[in-house]
Amino acid sequence: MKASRSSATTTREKLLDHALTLFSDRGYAAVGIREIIHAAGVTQPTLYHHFKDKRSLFEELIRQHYEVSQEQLEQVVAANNGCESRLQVMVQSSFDFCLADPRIPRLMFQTYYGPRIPEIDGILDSLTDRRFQLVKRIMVEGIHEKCMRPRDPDFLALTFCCLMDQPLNIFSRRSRPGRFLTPALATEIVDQFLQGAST
Amino acid sequence: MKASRSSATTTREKLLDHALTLFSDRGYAAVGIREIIHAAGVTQPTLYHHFKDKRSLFEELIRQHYEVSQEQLEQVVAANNGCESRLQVMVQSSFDFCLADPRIPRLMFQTYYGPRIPEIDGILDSLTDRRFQLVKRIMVEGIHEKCMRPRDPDFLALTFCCLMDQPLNIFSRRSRPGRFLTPALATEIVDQFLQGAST
DNA sequence: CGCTGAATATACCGATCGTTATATTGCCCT
DNA sequence: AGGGCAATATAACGATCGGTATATTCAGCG
Repeated sequence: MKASRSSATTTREKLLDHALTLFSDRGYAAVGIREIIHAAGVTQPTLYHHFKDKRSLFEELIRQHYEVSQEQLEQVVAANNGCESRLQVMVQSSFDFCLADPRIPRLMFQTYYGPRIPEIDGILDSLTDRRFQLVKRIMVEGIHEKCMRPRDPDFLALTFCCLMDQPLNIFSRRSRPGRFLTPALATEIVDQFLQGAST
Repeated sequence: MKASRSSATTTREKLLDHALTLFSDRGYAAVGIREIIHAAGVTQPTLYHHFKDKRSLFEELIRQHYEVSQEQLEQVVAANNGCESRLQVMVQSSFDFCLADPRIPRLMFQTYYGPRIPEIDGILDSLTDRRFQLVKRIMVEGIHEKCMRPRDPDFLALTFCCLMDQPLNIFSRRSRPGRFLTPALATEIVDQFLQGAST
Protein backbone atom coordinates (compact mmCIF):
# COMPACT_ATOMS: atom_id res chain seq x y z
CA MET A 1 0.00 0.00 0.00
CA LYS A 2 1.16 3.45 -0.78
CA ALA A 3 2.84 5.43 1.95
CA SER A 4 0.58 8.41 1.51
CA ARG A 5 -2.51 6.26 1.68
CA SER A 6 -1.32 4.44 4.79
CA SER A 7 -0.28 7.69 6.40
CA ALA A 8 -3.67 9.12 5.62
CA THR A 9 -5.34 6.14 7.20
CA THR A 10 -3.25 6.53 10.30
CA THR A 11 -4.14 10.18 10.63
CA ARG A 12 -7.78 9.43 10.09
CA GLU A 13 -7.71 6.61 12.63
CA LYS A 14 -5.78 8.76 15.07
CA LEU A 15 -8.52 11.37 14.83
CA LEU A 16 -11.21 8.73 15.35
CA ASP A 17 -9.32 7.30 18.29
CA HIS A 18 -8.91 10.58 20.15
CA ALA A 19 -12.45 11.58 19.28
CA LEU A 20 -13.57 8.31 20.87
CA THR A 21 -11.61 9.09 24.03
CA LEU A 22 -13.07 12.57 24.37
CA PHE A 23 -16.65 11.97 23.21
CA SER A 24 -16.96 8.88 25.42
CA ASP A 25 -15.94 10.98 28.40
CA ARG A 26 -17.86 14.23 28.06
CA GLY A 27 -20.18 13.75 25.10
CA TYR A 28 -20.71 15.32 21.70
CA ALA A 29 -21.74 18.83 22.73
CA ALA A 30 -19.06 19.40 25.35
CA VAL A 31 -16.11 18.39 23.20
CA GLY A 32 -14.84 20.88 20.62
CA ILE A 33 -12.96 19.92 17.51
CA ARG A 34 -9.94 21.91 18.71
CA GLU A 35 -9.65 19.53 21.61
CA ILE A 36 -9.72 16.56 19.27
CA ILE A 37 -7.19 17.89 16.77
CA HIS A 38 -4.90 18.98 19.60
CA ALA A 39 -4.99 15.50 21.12
CA ALA A 40 -4.33 13.98 17.71
CA GLY A 41 -1.54 16.43 17.01
CA VAL A 42 -2.99 17.80 13.78
CA THR A 43 -4.68 21.00 12.66
CA GLN A 44 -8.27 21.81 11.79
CA PRO A 45 -8.06 21.54 7.98
CA THR A 46 -6.66 18.04 8.42
CA LEU A 47 -9.78 17.03 10.30
CA TYR A 48 -11.97 18.66 7.68
CA HIS A 49 -10.03 16.89 4.97
CA HIS A 50 -10.94 13.50 6.40
CA PHE A 51 -14.43 14.34 7.67
CA LYS A 52 -17.10 16.62 6.33
CA ASP A 53 -17.74 18.21 9.71
CA LYS A 54 -17.92 17.49 13.43
CA ARG A 55 -21.23 15.72 13.05
CA SER A 56 -19.89 13.33 10.39
CA LEU A 57 -16.89 12.44 12.52
CA PHE A 58 -19.19 11.63 15.42
CA GLU A 59 -21.64 9.68 13.28
CA GLU A 60 -18.87 7.58 11.75
CA LEU A 61 -17.54 6.83 15.23
CA ILE A 62 -20.96 5.74 16.42
CA ARG A 63 -21.79 3.66 13.37
CA GLN A 64 -18.41 1.95 13.33
CA HIS A 65 -18.56 0.77 16.93
CA TYR A 66 -22.23 -0.20 16.79
CA GLU A 67 -21.41 -2.25 13.71
CA VAL A 68 -18.49 -4.10 15.29
CA SER A 69 -20.26 -4.82 18.56
CA GLN A 70 -23.39 -5.97 16.77
CA GLU A 71 -21.45 -8.37 14.57
CA GLN A 72 -19.65 -9.81 17.57
CA LEU A 73 -22.95 -10.35 19.37
CA GLU A 74 -24.61 -12.04 16.41
CA GLN A 75 -21.58 -14.27 16.03
CA VAL A 76 -21.54 -15.59 19.61
CA VAL A 77 -25.31 -15.99 19.63
CA ALA A 78 -25.19 -18.02 16.44
CA ALA A 79 -22.39 -20.18 17.87
CA ASN A 80 -24.54 -21.28 20.82
CA ASN A 81 -27.81 -23.11 21.26
CA GLY A 82 -30.53 -22.85 23.86
CA CYS A 83 -31.80 -19.61 25.27
CA GLU A 84 -29.99 -19.81 28.60
CA SER A 85 -26.54 -20.33 27.14
CA ARG A 86 -27.24 -17.73 24.46
CA LEU A 87 -28.16 -15.14 27.06
CA GLN A 88 -25.11 -16.14 29.04
CA VAL A 89 -22.63 -15.70 26.19
CA MET A 90 -24.35 -12.49 25.18
CA VAL A 91 -23.66 -10.91 28.56
CA GLN A 92 -20.19 -12.38 28.81
CA SER A 93 -19.30 -11.25 25.31
CA SER A 94 -20.52 -7.75 26.10
CA PHE A 95 -18.40 -7.73 29.25
CA ASP A 96 -15.34 -8.83 27.29
CA PHE A 97 -16.06 -6.22 24.66
CA CYS A 98 -16.18 -3.58 27.36
CA LEU A 99 -12.98 -4.71 29.05
CA ALA A 100 -11.14 -4.69 25.74
CA ASP A 101 -11.90 -0.97 25.41
CA PRO A 102 -14.26 0.64 27.96
CA ARG A 103 -14.47 3.79 25.85
CA ILE A 104 -16.70 2.01 23.37
CA PRO A 105 -19.59 1.06 25.68
CA ARG A 106 -19.23 4.44 27.34
CA LEU A 107 -19.70 6.16 24.00
CA MET A 108 -22.56 3.91 22.95
CA PHE A 109 -24.55 3.84 26.16
CA GLN A 110 -23.96 7.42 27.24
CA THR A 111 -24.93 8.61 23.81
CA TYR A 112 -28.05 6.48 23.84
CA TYR A 113 -29.18 6.99 27.42
CA GLY A 114 -27.94 10.55 27.73
CA PRO A 115 -29.46 13.80 26.51
CA ARG A 116 -30.76 14.06 22.97
CA ILE A 117 -28.27 15.06 20.30
CA PRO A 118 -30.26 16.85 17.56
CA GLU A 119 -27.41 16.44 15.07
CA ILE A 120 -27.80 12.66 15.00
CA ASP A 121 -31.48 12.40 15.79
CA GLY A 122 -32.93 9.20 14.46
CA ILE A 123 -29.79 7.27 13.67
CA LEU A 124 -29.34 5.87 17.19
CA ASP A 125 -32.72 4.20 17.32
CA SER A 126 -32.14 2.20 14.16
CA LEU A 127 -28.72 1.09 15.40
CA THR A 128 -29.92 -0.05 18.83
CA ASP A 129 -32.99 -1.71 17.37
CA ARG A 130 -30.88 -4.37 15.65
CA ARG A 131 -29.59 -5.63 18.98
CA PHE A 132 -33.04 -5.41 20.55
CA GLN A 133 -34.47 -7.60 17.79
CA LEU A 134 -31.68 -10.10 18.34
CA VAL A 135 -32.52 -10.31 22.04
CA LYS A 136 -36.20 -10.52 21.23
CA ARG A 137 -35.66 -13.46 18.91
CA ILE A 138 -33.90 -15.32 21.72
CA MET A 139 -36.88 -14.63 23.95
CA VAL A 140 -39.39 -15.88 21.39
CA GLU A 141 -37.30 -18.99 20.94
CA GLY A 142 -37.06 -19.46 24.71
CA ILE A 143 -40.81 -19.25 25.11
CA HIS A 144 -41.33 -21.66 22.25
CA GLU A 145 -38.91 -24.14 23.82
CA LYS A 146 -40.86 -23.79 27.05
CA CYS A 147 -37.81 -22.79 29.06
CA MET A 148 -39.37 -19.37 29.66
CA ARG A 149 -42.83 -18.37 30.80
CA PRO A 150 -45.00 -17.16 27.94
CA ARG A 151 -44.81 -13.38 28.22
CA ASP A 152 -44.58 -10.41 25.92
CA PRO A 153 -41.22 -10.85 24.12
CA ASP A 154 -40.83 -7.09 23.93
CA PHE A 155 -41.08 -6.85 27.69
CA LEU A 156 -38.61 -9.68 28.21
CA ALA A 157 -36.14 -8.20 25.76
CA LEU A 158 -36.48 -4.82 27.44
CA THR A 159 -35.80 -6.13 30.91
CA PHE A 160 -32.88 -8.23 29.75
CA CYS A 161 -31.32 -5.27 27.97
CA CYS A 162 -31.81 -3.21 31.13
CA LEU A 163 -30.00 -5.80 33.22
CA MET A 164 -27.18 -6.04 30.71
CA ASP A 165 -26.72 -2.43 29.63
CA GLN A 166 -26.94 -0.61 32.93
CA PRO A 167 -24.03 -2.44 34.63
CA LEU A 168 -22.00 -2.00 31.45
CA ASN A 169 -22.72 1.71 31.40
CA ILE A 170 -22.11 2.25 35.10
CA PHE A 171 -19.00 0.14 35.48
CA SER A 172 -17.36 1.16 32.22
CA ARG A 173 -17.04 4.65 33.72
CA ARG A 174 -15.16 3.45 36.76
CA SER A 175 -11.46 2.91 36.86
CA ARG A 176 -10.53 -0.70 36.16
CA PRO A 177 -13.98 -1.94 35.11
CA GLY A 178 -12.60 -5.47 35.36
CA ARG A 179 -13.09 -5.29 39.13
CA PHE A 180 -16.86 -5.28 38.50
CA LEU A 181 -17.54 -6.84 35.11
CA THR A 182 -16.50 -10.34 36.16
CA PRO A 183 -17.72 -13.64 34.72
CA ALA A 184 -19.40 -14.17 38.09
CA LEU A 185 -21.47 -11.00 37.63
CA ALA A 186 -22.39 -12.05 34.11
CA THR A 187 -23.69 -15.36 35.45
CA GLU A 188 -25.53 -13.63 38.28
CA ILE A 189 -27.28 -11.30 35.85
CA VAL A 190 -28.55 -14.16 33.70
CA ASP A 191 -29.60 -16.04 36.82
CA GLN A 192 -31.43 -13.00 38.12
CA PHE A 193 -33.17 -12.59 34.79
CA LEU A 194 -34.27 -16.21 34.61
CA GLN A 195 -34.87 -17.17 38.24
CA GLY A 196 -35.71 -13.86 39.87
CA ALA A 197 -34.89 -12.73 43.39
CA SER A 198 -37.62 -14.42 45.41
CA THR A 199 -37.38 -17.76 47.18
CA MET B 1 -45.62 38.87 51.00
CA LYS B 2 -44.30 41.90 49.18
CA ALA B 3 -45.06 42.24 45.52
CA SER B 4 -41.41 42.61 44.57
CA ARG B 5 -40.51 39.46 46.46
CA SER B 6 -43.29 37.43 44.89
CA SER B 7 -42.39 38.78 41.47
CA ALA B 8 -38.79 37.85 42.10
CA THR B 9 -39.82 34.34 43.06
CA THR B 10 -41.85 34.01 39.92
CA THR B 11 -38.99 35.12 37.71
CA ARG B 12 -36.62 32.76 39.48
CA GLU B 13 -39.05 29.89 39.15
CA LYS B 14 -39.74 30.75 35.55
CA LEU B 15 -36.01 30.52 34.86
CA LEU B 16 -35.78 27.18 36.66
CA ASP B 17 -38.80 25.89 34.76
CA HIS B 18 -37.50 26.74 31.31
CA ALA B 19 -34.03 25.55 32.25
CA LEU B 20 -35.64 22.23 33.21
CA THR B 21 -37.36 22.01 29.85
CA LEU B 22 -34.19 22.68 27.90
CA PHE B 23 -31.62 20.80 30.01
CA SER B 24 -33.86 17.73 30.19
CA ASP B 25 -34.04 17.69 26.41
CA ARG B 26 -30.48 18.35 25.23
CA GLY B 27 -28.36 18.41 28.38
CA TYR B 28 -26.15 20.86 30.20
CA ALA B 29 -23.46 21.41 27.59
CA ALA B 30 -25.72 21.83 24.58
CA VAL B 31 -28.01 24.45 26.11
CA GLY B 32 -26.75 28.03 26.34
CA ILE B 33 -27.98 30.56 28.84
CA ARG B 34 -29.30 32.75 26.04
CA GLU B 35 -31.71 30.01 25.11
CA ILE B 36 -32.94 29.82 28.68
CA ILE B 37 -33.39 33.55 29.20
CA HIS B 38 -35.09 33.87 25.84
CA ALA B 39 -37.57 31.14 26.72
CA ALA B 40 -38.18 32.76 30.10
CA GLY B 41 -38.55 36.20 28.51
CA VAL B 42 -35.83 37.89 30.53
CA THR B 43 -32.30 39.14 29.92
CA GLN B 44 -28.94 37.82 30.99
CA PRO B 45 -28.32 40.06 34.03
CA THR B 46 -31.66 38.88 35.40
CA LEU B 47 -30.45 35.30 35.31
CA TYR B 48 -27.17 36.31 36.92
CA HIS B 49 -29.05 38.22 39.57
CA HIS B 50 -30.84 35.06 40.69
CA PHE B 51 -28.04 32.55 40.08
CA LYS B 52 -24.30 32.83 40.39
CA ASP B 53 -23.66 31.25 37.03
CA LYS B 54 -24.88 28.57 34.61
CA ARG B 55 -23.43 25.83 36.78
CA SER B 56 -25.28 27.02 39.90
CA LEU B 57 -28.58 27.17 38.04
CA PHE B 58 -28.08 23.63 36.85
CA GLU B 59 -26.97 22.35 40.23
CA GLU B 60 -29.96 23.89 41.96
CA LEU B 61 -32.25 22.30 39.39
CA ILE B 62 -30.69 18.89 39.95
CA ARG B 63 -30.64 19.09 43.73
CA GLN B 64 -34.21 20.35 43.94
CA HIS B 65 -35.69 17.54 41.89
CA TYR B 66 -33.57 14.81 43.44
CA GLU B 67 -34.69 16.08 46.84
CA VAL B 68 -38.40 16.03 45.99
CA SER B 69 -38.33 12.63 44.30
CA GLN B 70 -36.30 11.12 47.12
CA GLU B 71 -38.72 12.39 49.76
CA GLN B 72 -41.66 11.02 47.85
CA LEU B 73 -39.98 7.62 47.56
CA GLU B 74 -39.11 7.44 51.25
CA GLN B 75 -42.65 8.41 52.11
CA VAL B 76 -44.38 5.67 50.11
CA VAL B 77 -41.84 3.07 51.23
CA ALA B 78 -42.43 3.98 54.88
CA ALA B 79 -46.20 3.79 54.36
CA ASN B 80 -46.01 0.16 53.23
CA ASN B 81 -44.83 -3.09 54.75
CA GLY B 82 -43.28 -6.18 53.25
CA CYS B 83 -40.64 -6.16 50.56
CA GLU B 84 -42.92 -7.08 47.68
CA SER B 85 -45.45 -4.31 48.27
CA ARG B 86 -42.66 -1.85 48.99
CA LEU B 87 -40.99 -2.62 45.68
CA GLN B 88 -44.36 -2.39 44.00
CA VAL B 89 -45.22 1.07 45.34
CA MET B 90 -41.70 2.23 44.65
CA VAL B 91 -42.04 1.49 40.95
CA GLN B 92 -45.60 2.76 40.78
CA SER B 93 -44.70 5.96 42.61
CA SER B 94 -41.79 6.53 40.24
CA PHE B 95 -44.11 6.01 37.29
CA ASP B 96 -46.59 8.52 38.72
CA PHE B 97 -43.79 10.94 39.39
CA CYS B 98 -42.70 10.65 35.77
CA LEU B 99 -46.19 11.08 34.35
CA ALA B 100 -46.75 14.19 36.47
CA ASP B 101 -43.77 15.81 34.73
CA PRO B 102 -41.62 13.69 32.38
CA ARG B 103 -39.00 16.42 32.23
CA ILE B 104 -37.85 15.55 35.74
CA PRO B 105 -36.87 11.89 35.21
CA ARG B 106 -35.42 12.89 31.85
CA LEU B 107 -33.20 15.44 33.55
CA MET B 108 -32.22 13.09 36.36
CA PHE B 109 -31.57 9.93 34.39
CA GLN B 110 -30.04 11.51 31.32
CA THR B 111 -27.73 13.53 33.52
CA TYR B 112 -26.76 10.47 35.51
CA TYR B 113 -26.46 7.92 32.72
CA GLY B 114 -25.23 10.34 30.09
CA PRO B 115 -21.77 11.78 29.50
CA ARG B 116 -19.78 13.17 32.39
CA ILE B 117 -20.36 16.84 33.27
CA PRO B 118 -17.12 18.11 34.81
CA GLU B 119 -18.88 21.15 36.27
CA ILE B 120 -20.93 19.02 38.66
CA ASP B 121 -18.56 16.11 39.09
CA GLY B 122 -19.16 14.32 42.35
CA ILE B 123 -22.52 15.76 43.31
CA LEU B 124 -24.57 13.25 41.30
CA ASP B 125 -23.15 10.19 43.01
CA SER B 126 -24.08 11.39 46.48
CA LEU B 127 -27.61 12.22 45.34
CA THR B 128 -28.24 8.88 43.65
CA ASP B 129 -26.65 6.96 46.49
CA ARG B 130 -29.47 7.90 48.86
CA ARG B 131 -32.01 6.11 46.71
CA PHE B 132 -29.71 3.16 46.20
CA GLN B 133 -29.34 2.74 49.96
CA LEU B 134 -33.11 2.88 50.33
CA VAL B 135 -33.51 0.09 47.78
CA LYS B 136 -30.72 -1.85 49.43
CA ARG B 137 -32.41 -1.67 52.82
CA ILE B 138 -35.56 -3.17 51.31
CA MET B 139 -33.45 -6.00 49.89
CA VAL B 140 -31.74 -6.70 53.22
CA GLU B 141 -35.13 -6.74 54.88
CA GLY B 142 -36.54 -9.03 52.20
CA ILE B 143 -33.72 -11.50 52.65
CA HIS B 144 -34.13 -11.39 56.41
CA GLU B 145 -37.86 -12.07 56.07
CA LYS B 146 -37.00 -15.00 53.83
CA CYS B 147 -39.13 -13.75 50.96
CA MET B 148 -35.96 -13.34 48.88
CA ARG B 149 -33.05 -15.65 48.25
CA PRO B 150 -29.99 -14.71 50.28
CA ARG B 151 -27.84 -12.82 47.78
CA ASP B 152 -25.59 -9.79 47.76
CA PRO B 153 -27.93 -6.87 48.60
CA ASP B 154 -25.80 -4.57 46.45
CA PHE B 155 -26.38 -6.81 43.47
CA LEU B 156 -30.11 -7.03 44.12
CA ALA B 157 -30.41 -3.28 44.55
CA LEU B 158 -28.44 -2.75 41.36
CA THR B 159 -30.61 -5.04 39.28
CA PHE B 160 -33.82 -3.61 40.71
CA CYS B 161 -32.68 -0.07 39.96
CA CYS B 162 -31.81 -1.17 36.42
CA LEU B 163 -35.28 -2.59 35.89
CA MET B 164 -36.90 0.55 37.30
CA ASP B 165 -34.72 3.32 35.88
CA GLN B 166 -34.22 2.17 32.34
CA PRO B 167 -37.92 2.06 31.39
CA LEU B 168 -38.39 5.41 33.10
CA ASN B 169 -35.52 6.90 31.15
CA ILE B 170 -36.52 5.40 27.82
CA PHE B 171 -40.25 6.03 28.00
CA SER B 172 -40.05 9.50 29.55
CA ARG B 173 -38.46 10.61 26.25
CA ARG B 174 -41.35 9.38 24.15
CA SER B 175 -44.45 11.38 23.50
CA ARG B 176 -47.21 10.52 25.94
CA PRO B 177 -45.18 8.32 28.31
CA GLY B 178 -48.49 7.24 29.85
CA ARG B 179 -48.91 4.82 26.95
CA PHE B 180 -45.97 2.82 28.32
CA LEU B 181 -45.62 3.57 32.03
CA THR B 182 -48.84 1.82 33.01
CA PRO B 183 -49.65 0.20 36.35
CA ALA B 184 -49.54 -3.10 34.46
CA LEU B 185 -45.93 -2.49 33.47
CA ALA B 186 -45.04 -1.55 37.03
CA THR B 187 -46.47 -4.84 38.24
CA GLU B 188 -44.71 -6.77 35.49
CA ILE B 189 -41.37 -5.25 36.43
CA VAL B 190 -41.69 -6.23 40.07
CA ASP B 191 -42.85 -9.69 39.01
CA GLN B 192 -39.91 -10.04 36.66
CA PHE B 193 -37.54 -8.97 39.42
CA LEU B 194 -38.97 -11.41 41.96
CA GLN B 195 -39.99 -14.42 39.86
CA GLY B 196 -37.69 -14.18 36.86
CA ALA B 197 -38.46 -15.18 33.30
CA SER B 198 -37.98 -18.92 33.37
CA THR B 199 -40.69 -21.51 33.90
C1' DC C 1 -39.95 64.28 49.46
C1' DG C 2 -35.34 61.78 48.91
C1' DC C 3 -32.86 57.66 50.06
C1' DT C 4 -31.94 52.68 49.60
C1' DG C 5 -31.69 48.42 47.51
C1' DA C 6 -33.64 44.71 44.79
C1' DA C 7 -34.83 43.70 39.96
C1' DT C 8 -34.35 44.31 35.32
C1' DA C 9 -32.44 46.20 30.74
C1' DT C 10 -28.85 47.96 27.22
C1' DA C 11 -24.77 47.05 25.46
C1' DC C 12 -20.64 45.01 25.52
C1' DC C 13 -16.33 42.03 27.00
C1' DG C 14 -12.82 38.43 25.72
C1' DA C 15 -12.87 33.61 24.66
C1' DT C 16 -14.18 29.86 22.11
C1' DC C 17 -17.16 27.75 18.76
C1' DG C 18 -17.46 25.25 13.94
C1' DT C 19 -15.72 26.24 9.62
C1' DT C 20 -12.89 27.76 5.61
C1' DA C 21 -9.88 30.53 2.11
C1' DT C 22 -5.34 30.18 1.01
C1' DA C 23 -0.76 28.35 0.86
C1' DT C 24 2.65 24.70 1.29
C1' DT C 25 4.39 20.13 1.39
C1' DG C 26 5.46 15.71 -0.57
C1' DC C 27 4.39 11.47 -2.92
C1' DC C 28 2.80 9.23 -7.49
C1' DC C 29 2.60 9.03 -12.40
C1' DT C 30 4.25 10.24 -16.85
C1' DA D 1 11.95 16.73 -14.66
C1' DG D 2 7.52 18.15 -13.99
C1' DG D 3 2.31 17.96 -13.73
C1' DG D 4 -1.28 16.45 -10.58
C1' DC D 5 -3.27 15.54 -6.41
C1' DA D 6 -3.84 14.08 -1.61
C1' DA D 7 -2.46 15.80 2.85
C1' DT D 8 -1.33 19.17 5.93
C1' DA D 9 -0.47 24.02 7.91
C1' DT D 10 -1.17 29.28 8.70
C1' DA D 11 -4.38 32.35 9.66
C1' DA D 12 -8.62 34.03 9.84
C1' DC D 13 -13.96 34.23 9.35
C1' DG D 14 -18.58 35.27 11.59
C1' DA D 15 -21.30 33.42 15.23
C1' DT D 16 -22.03 32.22 19.70
C1' DC D 17 -20.35 31.26 24.25
C1' DG D 18 -20.46 32.52 29.56
C1' DG D 19 -20.24 36.57 32.01
C1' DT D 20 -20.45 41.73 33.34
C1' DA D 21 -20.02 47.08 33.71
C1' DT D 22 -23.36 50.36 33.72
C1' DA D 23 -27.84 52.42 33.75
C1' DT D 24 -32.72 52.43 34.75
C1' DT D 25 -36.95 51.20 37.01
C1' DC D 26 -39.67 50.66 41.00
C1' DA D 27 -41.22 49.54 45.69
C1' DG D 28 -40.67 50.42 50.62
C1' DC D 29 -39.50 53.71 54.16
C1' DG D 30 -37.65 57.65 56.80
